[in-house]
Amino acid sequence: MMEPRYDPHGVEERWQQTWEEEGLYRAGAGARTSATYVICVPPPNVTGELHMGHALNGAIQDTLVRWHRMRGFDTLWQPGYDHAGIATQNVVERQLLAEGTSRRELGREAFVSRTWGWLEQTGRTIMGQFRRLGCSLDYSRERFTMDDAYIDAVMTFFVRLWEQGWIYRANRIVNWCPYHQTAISDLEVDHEEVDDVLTHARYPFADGGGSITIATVRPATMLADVAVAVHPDDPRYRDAVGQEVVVPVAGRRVPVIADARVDPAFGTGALKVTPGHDPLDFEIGRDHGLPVLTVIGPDGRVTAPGFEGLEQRDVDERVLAWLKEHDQLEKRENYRHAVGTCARCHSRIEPLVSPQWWCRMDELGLPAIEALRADRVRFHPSSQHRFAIESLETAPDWCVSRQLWWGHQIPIWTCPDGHLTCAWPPPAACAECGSSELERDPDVLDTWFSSALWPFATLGWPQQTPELERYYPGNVSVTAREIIRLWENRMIFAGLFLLGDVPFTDVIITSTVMAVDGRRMSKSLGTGIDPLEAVAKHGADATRYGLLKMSSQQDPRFSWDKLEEGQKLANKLWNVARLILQHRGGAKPELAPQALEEIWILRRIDETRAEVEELLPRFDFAHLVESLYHLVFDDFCDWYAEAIKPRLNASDTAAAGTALAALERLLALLHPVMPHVTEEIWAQFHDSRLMVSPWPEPLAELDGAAAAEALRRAQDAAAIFRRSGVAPALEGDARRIFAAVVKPERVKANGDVEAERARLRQEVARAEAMLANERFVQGAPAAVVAAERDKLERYRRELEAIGG
RNA sequence: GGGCGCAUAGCUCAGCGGGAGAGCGCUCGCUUCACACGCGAGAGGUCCCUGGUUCGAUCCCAGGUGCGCCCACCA
Repeated sequence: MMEPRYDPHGVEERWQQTWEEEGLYRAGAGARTSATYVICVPPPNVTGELHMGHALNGAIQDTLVRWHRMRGFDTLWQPGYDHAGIATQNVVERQLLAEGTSRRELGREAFVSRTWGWLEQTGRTIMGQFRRLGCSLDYSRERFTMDDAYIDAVMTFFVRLWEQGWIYRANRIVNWCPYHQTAISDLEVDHEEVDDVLTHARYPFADGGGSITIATVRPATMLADVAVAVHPDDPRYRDAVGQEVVVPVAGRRVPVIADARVDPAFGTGALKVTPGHDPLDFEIGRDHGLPVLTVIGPDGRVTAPGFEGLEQRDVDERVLAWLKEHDQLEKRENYRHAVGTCARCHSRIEPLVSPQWWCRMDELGLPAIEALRADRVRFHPSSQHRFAIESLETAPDWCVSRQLWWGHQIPIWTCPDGHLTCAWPPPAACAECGSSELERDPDVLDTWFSSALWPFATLGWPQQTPELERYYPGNVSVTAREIIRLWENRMIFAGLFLLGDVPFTDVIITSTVMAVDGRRMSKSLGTGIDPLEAVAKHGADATRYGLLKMSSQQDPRFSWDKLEEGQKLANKLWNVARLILQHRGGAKPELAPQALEEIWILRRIDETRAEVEELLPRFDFAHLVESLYHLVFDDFCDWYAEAIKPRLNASDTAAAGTALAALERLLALLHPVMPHVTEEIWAQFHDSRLMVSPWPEPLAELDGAAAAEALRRAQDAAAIFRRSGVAPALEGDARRIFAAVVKPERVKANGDVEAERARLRQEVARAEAMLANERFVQGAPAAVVAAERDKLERYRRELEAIGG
């Protein structure tokens, strides 16, 4: 009935289907208490596919969820998708480009409709991939951030913020993506190193001779210069401050000003001030009351008179030619620096001044800062906790508007008189003058604005649903480092603002799984590994095991070895179960250990149970799987199974019954990590499902001292036998177990008695020397000294046993 | 530029004040009646460097070197 080699293929898919059909993935399945355990999956982009980060994330969450389900909690693991504003729009826009059209040609309504249509066909595939990992999400509760009910939540959030007076519109310099033609937040900007050229240009003084030399990588922006700034303490320019210089090409007279934000060490120490096209210059200009000139349009092309419609680099050339002609070009030098690019399309970011909607962060963030300081939410590892607090403390106001078409349109309407009405559902008339001619703001919200509501909008908020009552607040959020400020912090302050409570108590920041060579996993680099490929090779259980084993390191390299280790563990488990089940006869699982090795293994399993209960709340998954691995291989298979084999072969029903009981507990411990193989074995001798079986209770008092001593003697003897070829003299159970496990008559140890005696003599001498050292005996902790005495005794005894 | 972290066996990594460990790889021997995805035996290490604290340091502290990640408006 059971093959000698465990093949996860087919088995895993079968259980995934069975579990879901039997409703065991549903929230509350198997619950035996009213206590809840809730995790919301970080909603993947609706266009997304499973990558290694998702797989690790899923393995962690599922391990926690399955463990709590077995412990009787009412668990909810909430699945769903994010509409992912700019990311999704980007994909559809590229399709249109390939078809020779564009979203503008299509028009907004048709574009949005097309995006929906495309999603129906090809979107939302990733939950199917989570299924293949065995993730026990409640797939019947899938939510999407653009569901009608979810839209209500998003609009309500915005209106509440508006009512607080925290939403305002301001004309500021923002990161502008010329490809998508929208503002994006600082957090959506990547920095990429590029080779550039730094141009040094002379700006002559308007009165009298001389000039100031500035340095720039963007000569075209000279057309929008409104000042030259120097550091107030810079002796080189003390006399220049207050004078005027003439901007090249433009011929404009602009002041030389002093500002401490200028770095005297960079370039020439003199900065051309271009408030319209540089964030720092914008601030300096604002503080000095300078005008904002704009010479670049939303499409990235130049708009300055005489240069309309030209590419910036063409204007750069013209400006350079002008400088050369007028002998104002001092030099050009190669310069490597980081420039901002759009995280989606990698276009170079254009800092542009544009009207955007902002959300004030000062008051909104405060309760979240307090909650984190009071550890009402804890980030793991703790270094990330400090980072989260700092991020909230220094959070600038949140630019919530985007000039996109795919997303949640902002609920603000304008009447012909320019009054603003912010309301949801859509108002019939202007709140101020009653006009019914309302025009809705065309902008949509930042995609993270809706993500911030995920832990409760998925439960029906703003409606007071039973689910919301029952499952909010939740417990854990599992996510990647780079998303702390974008998402985790925002869920926390949104939850506190709207529901008065934090959405979860713990945030696990997972490590980033790197490629085998240590580089980042990336599709474009070809370094990515598809988790489904790993599952196809080694199975979902092994993939989960391997990922958890890697999870402790900060940036682990993906390692196929660890997956193979997991696969071997599954196979080992399968085979030792086969051994026990083959000899079970009519035995039923019965927890009535008699032989010392039975008491010993049950205690070892129970020790590991306690260890699991200590490690999982600390989210230490790597040590968890390591501990399980050694329990199975070293203790259960190498010692216990070998020790009872003679009795199993003799059809000893009591031995078989105890073995079944021990196997049950072992399977339960492994189930959260390796659900499929454990469920498959469980089904060989149960009608129930392991998945919803109770987590093992601590074992009642078993006098394990004699068992532990016998096993230790047998194990020590085995080590000596392997090294020396001489089996030390043993008595009673220790002797029996040693004989069953080590089989001296069969194993030809190629050891060397003399070498082993020498080794033991050396150990004895070392221990004796330490115990003779008064400073050690007095200075070291008593337990350490006692341990040393024990060792000395043991080495002496072992030495004697092999005739030393 | 700021923050966080890492340097231990050929590889990937545990350990972190008192005997240097695991998995894989390698060598040798076993198709032994659960498992060759196995069993047994072995080789392989100035625990990055320099100081300090300590009876004792791979482990704690300081400095150095080399990496990695996150964040950041040096034109």
